[in-house]
Amino acid sequence: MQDALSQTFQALADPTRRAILARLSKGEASVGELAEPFLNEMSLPAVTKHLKVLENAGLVLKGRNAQFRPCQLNGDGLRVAANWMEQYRVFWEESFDRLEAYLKTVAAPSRPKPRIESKKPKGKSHGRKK
Amino acid sequence: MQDALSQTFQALADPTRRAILARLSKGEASVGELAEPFLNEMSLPAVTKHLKVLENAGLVLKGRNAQFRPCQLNGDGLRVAANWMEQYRVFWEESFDRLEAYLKTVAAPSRPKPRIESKKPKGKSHGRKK
DNA sequence: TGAGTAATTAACCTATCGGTTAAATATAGA
DNA sequence: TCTATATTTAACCGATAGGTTAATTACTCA
Repeated sequence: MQDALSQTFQALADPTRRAILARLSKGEASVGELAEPFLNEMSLPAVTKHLKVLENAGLVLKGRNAQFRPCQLNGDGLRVAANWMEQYRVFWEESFDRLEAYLKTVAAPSRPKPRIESKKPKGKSHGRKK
Repeated sequence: MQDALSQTFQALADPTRRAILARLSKGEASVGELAEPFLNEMSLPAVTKHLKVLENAGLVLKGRNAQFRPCQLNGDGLRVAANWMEQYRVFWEESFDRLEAYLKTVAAPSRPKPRIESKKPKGKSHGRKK
């Protein structure tokens, strides 16, 4: 995994790591605190490894306080990834417009009244629930 | 790779695949056209695989026209990833503010007057040379 | 100093990733 | 039908990702 951007996206491509980031978005936490919700599913060293991935990706900063390693979000990695994404904004917005327009044509004429909310109108998901 | 979001970030975590997306942002292209810039570095089947990853991640749509498979960007995957990132905007903007503020303290006092416009004033090495 | 807590490192295992070459499939057109 | 072009599939391979357990390091505090 050569470049920084690949490293950052790679780090984001794991649900455990994203959960750790979500936790950190609510405030600083030690390794043990971060690990706690996962200890049924995996060991502490596994979490340590995830944290190292996040740290190397510029997504987490780790400090030290006695035997604790307080972690916090690092905006740098997030910003780099977001900046890259930004160049494609026009594409995702345009396809969202198409989706919206489509939904309008489906929902429109006389409001067919969704009888039962069971059949999804199409597409693997992305369906606005109501 | 269970969930869609992980799949999408995983797909973005490769420079070849990002280059393919960049190419597609300039317009539709066939597999062969997409592969062409990489054929020194890798084989055609390798590119086919990358395209499948992008397709499965909801980042590319593949059609058919005779023996060609015209590809185009799929905004869906991009939108999903961007939406996820959005929740962290405050963090990357805040850390950017810190960076800006810091640069201001370094650059500030009497406007040192950029003598010659040769050395690029930035660079990934955030480190002030000199 | 020695016991207890927090976290990391080492060594190992398996599955997946990104690549290969060779063969197969899909389509057009003479 | 035969040939040429575009693309995919199959089978394989080495490296790495993500997990494990056991051992080690880093601290605090009595």
